[in-house]
Amino acid sequence: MPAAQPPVSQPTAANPSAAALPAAPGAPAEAVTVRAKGRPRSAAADLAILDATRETLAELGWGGLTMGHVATRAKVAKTTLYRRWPSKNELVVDAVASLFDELVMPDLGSLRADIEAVVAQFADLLARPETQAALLALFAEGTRDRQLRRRIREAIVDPQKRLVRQGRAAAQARGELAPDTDPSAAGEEIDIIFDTIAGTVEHRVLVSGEPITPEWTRRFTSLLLGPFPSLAAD
Amino acid sequence: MPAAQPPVSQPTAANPSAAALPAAPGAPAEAVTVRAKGRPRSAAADLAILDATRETLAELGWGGLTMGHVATRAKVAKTTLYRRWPSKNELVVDAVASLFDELVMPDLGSLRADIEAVVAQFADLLARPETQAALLALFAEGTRDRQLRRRIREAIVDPQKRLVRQGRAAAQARGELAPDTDPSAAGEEIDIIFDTIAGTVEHRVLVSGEPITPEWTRRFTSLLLGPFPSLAAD
DNA sequence: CTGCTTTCGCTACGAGTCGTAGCGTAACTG
DNA sequence: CAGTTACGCTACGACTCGTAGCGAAAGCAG
Repeated sequence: MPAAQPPVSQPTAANPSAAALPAAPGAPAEAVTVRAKGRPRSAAADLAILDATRETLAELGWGGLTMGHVATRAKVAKTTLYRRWPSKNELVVDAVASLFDELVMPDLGSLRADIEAVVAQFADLLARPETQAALLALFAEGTRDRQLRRRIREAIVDPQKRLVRQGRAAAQARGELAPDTDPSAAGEEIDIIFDTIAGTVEHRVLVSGEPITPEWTRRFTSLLLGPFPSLAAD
Repeated sequence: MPAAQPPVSQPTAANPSAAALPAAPGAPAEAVTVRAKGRPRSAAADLAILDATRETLAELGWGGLTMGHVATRAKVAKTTLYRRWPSKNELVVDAVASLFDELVMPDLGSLRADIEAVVAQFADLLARPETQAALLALFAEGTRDRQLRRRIREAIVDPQKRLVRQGRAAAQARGELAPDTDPSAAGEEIDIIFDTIAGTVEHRVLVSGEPITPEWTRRFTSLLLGPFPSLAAD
């Protein structure tokens, strides 16, 4: 939840979750959008703030990102930021989440090709300075703040599991993978594959600091799909 | 390099890089050790500072770790900290690096058993609050600071690649893996396996926030060793 | 148009941290 | 002993944080 401490939370570009969560003290009931009574929040300000956040992230990194800086850059008062986001962490989650929406499952006709394509997309995303500056810092904050970790998962991580689901479904439709029998086992399998792909690519790029080449992608995909390299006979 | 801006760097518990591992302040050893002339640095202070760092990390997390706090806890002046470590980042690298030394390659008689054992050890290490608070935060800082990333790699990440090398060598001795032919290909294979294991376990524990169970470890190891789950025939 | 409500920009503030400087004292060497 | 270096302590300017208070602006209901 980006903000929602002031009297009445108004849904804006940054407050899509307002509907999902009550949060409005004066609001009558669950149902429809809370009818705004006073001056509505500027949607343009939301966009300007999120843009300014991404730009500052790219230029100065996580450490150089201050609320005052973002406010100045977005041509907005610092108090306006705090009216919408309780802290830097929540602001950056919203600013970065949209970047991950560009990932798509291409369905190229084979499981191997699909995996390699998604890995390449993810690698490109992780090569961007905004993403680099924000992602690990958010994850780090999330290890202490459970609420934040939940928000990160909901806004950034979990939505990408659809890629694994779609890829698996496509491979099953092609006959490359056996159809699911136990749904809970399928869920665990999706989790483990997701953690493996996301974790490995992140570690390669952000920790080891090595680039993701087509050759590396090919090797990694082989490790996933096939047996261990040079296993047993050879 | 932990410190070394003052006139002469004296090797202490926190300054092993001064020359391989002299460690003993009064021991001239073989090489070129700089002969200390004035009052030697207190090795006890180093230990107290590193202990205080780990304790504060465990209690207050990365955000709650301030130089003043550590100094107070270690019963040391704040200036003493800055005389040895230029910033929080370098201090934490040294404080955390030793925790990773406890990881060992057991050689249990099969590649699968060895992998599972190492994964379990790594999972235990990541479950500790000091490690959780520090690791991702350091990685995040490392994405902006190349020097720091290098230090993290040298002190924390790379030393653990020995586990992969030892495990591979043991498996080759057993005949489970084919012997190396191209040494550079072997190096890349070690890198990719390391990134995969470390990245996946980190993502599972620190991002997804799910525990590492024996069942999960078994599944993950199967994913590495065998073909994709429910691949092709079944 | 007129009030009502809420947001907006602005300024100011106390609290906390950072990293450094200066000083007198302690410890060790030759 | 003198020389050298580390130590503890205090103080400091610069910065960021998050909040409070104010008058003005922007929609909405009558």
